[in-house]
Amino acid sequence: MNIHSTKKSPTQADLGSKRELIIHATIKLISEYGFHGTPISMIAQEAGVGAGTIYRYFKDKDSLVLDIFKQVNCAFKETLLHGYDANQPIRDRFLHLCRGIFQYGIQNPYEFKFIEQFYNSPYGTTLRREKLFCNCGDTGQDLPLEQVFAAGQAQQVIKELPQAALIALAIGPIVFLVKDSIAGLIQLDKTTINNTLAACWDAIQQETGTNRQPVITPSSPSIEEKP
Amino acid sequence: MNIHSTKKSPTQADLGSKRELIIHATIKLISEYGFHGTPISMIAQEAGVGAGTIYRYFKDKDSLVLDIFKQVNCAFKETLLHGYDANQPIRDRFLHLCRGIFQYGIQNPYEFKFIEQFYNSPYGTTLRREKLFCNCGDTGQDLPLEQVFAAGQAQQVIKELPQAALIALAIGPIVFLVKDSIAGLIQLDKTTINNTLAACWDAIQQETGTNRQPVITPSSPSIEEKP
DNA sequence: AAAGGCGGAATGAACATTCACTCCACAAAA
DNA sequence: TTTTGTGGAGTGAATGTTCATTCCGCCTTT
Repeated sequence: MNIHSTKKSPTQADLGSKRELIIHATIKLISEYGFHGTPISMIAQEAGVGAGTIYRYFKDKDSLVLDIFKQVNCAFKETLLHGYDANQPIRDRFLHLCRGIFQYGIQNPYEFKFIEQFYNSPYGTTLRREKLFCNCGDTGQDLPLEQVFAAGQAQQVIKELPQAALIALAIGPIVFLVKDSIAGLIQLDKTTINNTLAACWDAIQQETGTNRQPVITPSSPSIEEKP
Repeated sequence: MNIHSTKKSPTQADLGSKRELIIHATIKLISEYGFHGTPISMIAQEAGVGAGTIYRYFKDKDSLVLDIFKQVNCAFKETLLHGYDANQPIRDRFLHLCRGIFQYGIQNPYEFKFIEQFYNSPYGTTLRREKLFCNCGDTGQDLPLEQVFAAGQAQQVIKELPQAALIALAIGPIVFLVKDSIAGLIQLDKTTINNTLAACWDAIQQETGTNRQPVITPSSPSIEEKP
């Protein structure tokens, strides 16, 4: 129910709509204030339902968030796979997936930040550690991006770095930029997005030229010990 | 105070040490559970002090966190500047700063996550938007990394991307990797770090070769509208 | 003995969750 | 067609818990 809801008989259109209202309110508020920062009462108010109603659809606050995360995360993954063709060249597949993350983040800012929050929470970290990702159809096999990296390394097209480093190089900048965009700190135009995606590719691609510079500078201090 | 603290007379060495204990406990707990997820009582217990003692050193919970953030953020910036030489080549300066972030994150995981949490909180976002960063000596001028980018662009060494995009390309992967490292999901060795830093440079450097591929694929859908 | 740092019980506000109740759509009965 | 009965969605005040903050008596220091 929004402003001036004429409160007529909620017969048909509202069938199950309360659940959606609650879900959207939860995503919006938690994406901004975090799990502990958003009381149930605030969710109820934002959704325009009674506090008790939330407990008709979700066992408790934990499972409210967990259920929503699974749903949102699956939808996100499906979005990435939309139009994805595993037979295309490595670079095209890489750009498709990365562009998808960009698009999703810009078009679904609340969902994007919600997912981010969850992944960085103790719960999300535990989940990742246990490799118990959302079982939305996939059988626990590698994510498409990881397949792209593996195939690219086999073709000598992608650098010989650990998967985690490649993922960081690909996704890190995107997450960073999208967050700044959502926060209203920057305005992303299409050119910037395309050039940034190209730069992400430059980061992971295996160079063929011979003028590579060394990285290890003799003066750089050891990273092992505290000063 | 850790386990079995012999609780002898806290005469001399503890002068003002309560404050340090509180600060360390706060950083540790908030870096893991977030602001709203860590009660004062938990901080007091972790620090081994009474809850009331915290209010002898800090006005309330808000300023506890804000004061600590300012302190930690300044120390972090100073660490980055340690050994920094503005007369060195662009690439060396870039690598110095990025390596510094890596080192700091690995050596100070709690502080690193604490800073990250703060920057991503509504408070931190507001601060960034108002460009009211910690005034720890600097007169509000550009951060060193931004100077490096500006100078690099003037020398045609660094890509013509918005500052925000360059920062994302440089820092995004590092933050991403360090978080995974702190979470215990990966083990970072020196080679991986060096190669990842080199890859970050590849992302932002202006290429001289002519075999650059275009990015805009004709089939890529528009990013403006929802489907 | 006086002063003040300190711990932790005391306090009131805010929270998650429950529950007794209302309301309405529909169906059976009349 | 009208009346009555029923089940389940919806509600928000009530409940017990947890929180931030205060306060007071103890205990160290001087």
